[in-house]
Amino acid sequence: MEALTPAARRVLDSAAELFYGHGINAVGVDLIAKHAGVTKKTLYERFGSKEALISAYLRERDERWRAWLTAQVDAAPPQDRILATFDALAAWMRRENPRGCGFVNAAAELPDADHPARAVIADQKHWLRGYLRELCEEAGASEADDLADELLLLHEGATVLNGLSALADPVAVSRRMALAALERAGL
Amino acid sequence: MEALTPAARRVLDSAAELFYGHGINAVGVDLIAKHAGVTKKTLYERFGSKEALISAYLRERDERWRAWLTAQVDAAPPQDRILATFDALAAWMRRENPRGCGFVNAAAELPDADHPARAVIADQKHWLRGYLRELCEEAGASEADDLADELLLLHEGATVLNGLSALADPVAVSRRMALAALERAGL
DNA sequence: AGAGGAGTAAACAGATCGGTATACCCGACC
DNA sequence: GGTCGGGTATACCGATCTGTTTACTCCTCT
Repeated sequence: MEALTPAARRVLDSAAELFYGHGINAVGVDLIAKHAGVTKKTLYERFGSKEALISAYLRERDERWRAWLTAQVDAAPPQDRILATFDALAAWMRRENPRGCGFVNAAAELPDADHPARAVIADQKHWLRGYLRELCEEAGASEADDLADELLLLHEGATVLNGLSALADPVAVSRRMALAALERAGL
Repeated sequence: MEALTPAARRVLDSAAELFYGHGINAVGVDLIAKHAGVTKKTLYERFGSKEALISAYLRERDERWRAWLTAQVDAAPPQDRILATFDALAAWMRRENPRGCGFVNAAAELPDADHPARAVIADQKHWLRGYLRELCEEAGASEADDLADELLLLHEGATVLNGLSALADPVAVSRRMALAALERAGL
């Protein structure tokens, strides 16, 4: 991660807060610049375009999530690592996800498959699936691929429902289904 | 459903196609009017505001989904009705959901909790959960509430992943997990 | 002492936003 | 044979959109 200038740092923080909180298309660069205490000139010098700023926002959100998830999993006892991903998700959502998955929300606003941010979104989901697969293999699952698919679906379901207040505690539901899936897989 | 004038019908159809395909905030009323072969005056006379048009779009999408789901479930043999909801979802998504759940996407773009369309979105999720709960009760589940939570989460997970092409066949994954959940509930 | 990077302030461009206004047309009903 | 609902066409409103430009200041590193 190439170090950002102080102004660029504030721009990216403001973009993250505003994009996630109000939606990408609902937030203009004028507002971001004003919120960051920066002129548009500085914003464009540092990031080049709104498109690139969106990508940077998603990339950094992904980095934060990965760091949080792996740290929580690493801190869990070996036999609990898979379930620990759901505890990590619950804690993350309490702090950072009142409006659902930032990547799913971004995808909803960026229908163009060629938009550079779409690659960041796809990356996020593929990384998570790969990570879950690794954890399944380490746990000795015989069908790690299938189990990883199931765990990913539980993660996504819980994340999206968390933003819709349709269920009281979606992560608890997904965690208990994950436990059942692990038992079914003989773990 | 109060009958729409022909022009209003075209407006609503155009709005549905454009809102779902490109995102709500990315589509202006000028574009909708042009796509429908209608002037903005007509659009505003029939719907009053973009806000109301968004609500009407979501309401009709919800109606179509409910009609489709209940018809498919009714056509299934009694012991297969719960799993039939996943088959109905699979068929629906093949035709109508290449970009994920229209309601989740709309929620991503409408952060304001007071927006009238938010009530339509909440309605859609609550109705589905209630419907799944009914099916669970009819099937004789002892813990219909918990089972309905799990099935709803599987539905949402499959729907959102379907729009992200992170898994090859998310509905198949959720259907197989639903089957496991039913077995675990003794059904 | 001087150069260059990082920043501010403010105006501008062309397009589009949601929404309104004026003026006209046509076919069905009474 | 008018009246009126539903519709068309076109122009306009102020605001906001992404992005650019010009002119200037401050700080740090050599």
